[in-house]
Amino acid sequence: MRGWRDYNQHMPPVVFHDRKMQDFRRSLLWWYSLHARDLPWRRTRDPYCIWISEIMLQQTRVAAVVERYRIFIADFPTLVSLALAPEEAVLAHWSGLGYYKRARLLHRAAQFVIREHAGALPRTADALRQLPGIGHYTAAAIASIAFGEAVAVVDGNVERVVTRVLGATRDGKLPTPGRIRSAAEKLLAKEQPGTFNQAMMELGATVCHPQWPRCDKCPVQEICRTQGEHPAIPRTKMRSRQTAYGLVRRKTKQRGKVEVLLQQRPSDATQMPDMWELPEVDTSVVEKMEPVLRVRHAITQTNHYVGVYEFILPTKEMLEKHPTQQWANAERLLEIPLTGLARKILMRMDIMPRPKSIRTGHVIPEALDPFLPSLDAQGNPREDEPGK
DNA sequence: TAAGCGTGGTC
DNA sequence: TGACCAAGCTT
Repeated sequence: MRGWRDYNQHMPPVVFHDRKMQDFRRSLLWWYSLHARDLPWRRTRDPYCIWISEIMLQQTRVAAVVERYRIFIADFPTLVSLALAPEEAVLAHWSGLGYYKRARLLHRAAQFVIREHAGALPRTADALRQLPGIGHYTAAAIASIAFGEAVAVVDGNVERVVTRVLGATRDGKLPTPGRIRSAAEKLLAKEQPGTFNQAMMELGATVCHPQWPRCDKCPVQEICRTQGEHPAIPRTKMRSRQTAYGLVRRKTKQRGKVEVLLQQRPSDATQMPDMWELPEVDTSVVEKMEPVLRVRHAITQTNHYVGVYEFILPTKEMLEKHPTQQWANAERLLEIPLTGLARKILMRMDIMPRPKSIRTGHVIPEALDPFLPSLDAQGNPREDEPGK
């Protein structure tokens, strides 16, 4: 539960009349038309591309997604291309984004759509909800944005915006999830649900900020009951931990290719199963060594303060501890499902190529160019698009 | 129902 | 350095 929900605001209940809701919609949509960020998935109406963006955006900041989305779409431009790709390739594209199960479920869902829906993404929230990795939010987002269905999305942003706009009930209780959902549904601009939903989320992300609401910039300030009041955030217990990883490089005799020693995490690991990483070494082993790199790496509730230590040869510990080790060609590291930490280290050490489309010579898909006609799931130009 | 799943920017 | 938390879903 989010901390600000616990706040007791002693405000009278607010009743939204039709007139007030109409004002809200109009103000919000006008504001959005002026202030919407130019994001790559807003330049397409291809349901497949919108689906990819929504999965990537789950619990992930827009800034982290933008470039990864571009590369993903460039390398898997259609639902079919995704379904046919090996899971490993999909995971490699997800490296550093976190929540890797999203990528596995996305891949499975693409194959499911090919098998059960003849390759066309379902067009309603209810049907989309049946796909792996698609819950209430994502189903509503795809259905409204890509297919124009009048369903409201309720994500963290909408929840916060609606809670603040409504204010607390007479006895000081904040709106329940059910009340928030029903308010969002009533508020929804039925004639352009996709735009309205994105506008609500945009407002939450850029103006109705959790900690520093910028009410002076808010298009619905006059309608808002609380003027962005918010509680003190309760602290979570964050831990920090020192860890050490070994970097072992070698040059092959032929052509002087650089290779790096990697190991694969066990399939039954709770975090990042089957992903590849640098060998972890005991901190006692590196006590007297100077790290070649220090990085902070946050995983859930732990800040890892990581030292990277270079070894000329694999240590006995490295060789004995893990069965699945491999020398990886540095030039092909983008093709390997690396953990975020391994990726970060190999990037900062300039061992890995810069991230870019992993396939070369690929035609930039229409997702990047608003002037090209959008395509449906089969790759045909769409004519039955809902209005924007 | 609530815990578990990743990460990076930022304060 | 420690802490917050973002366009959630699955089990």
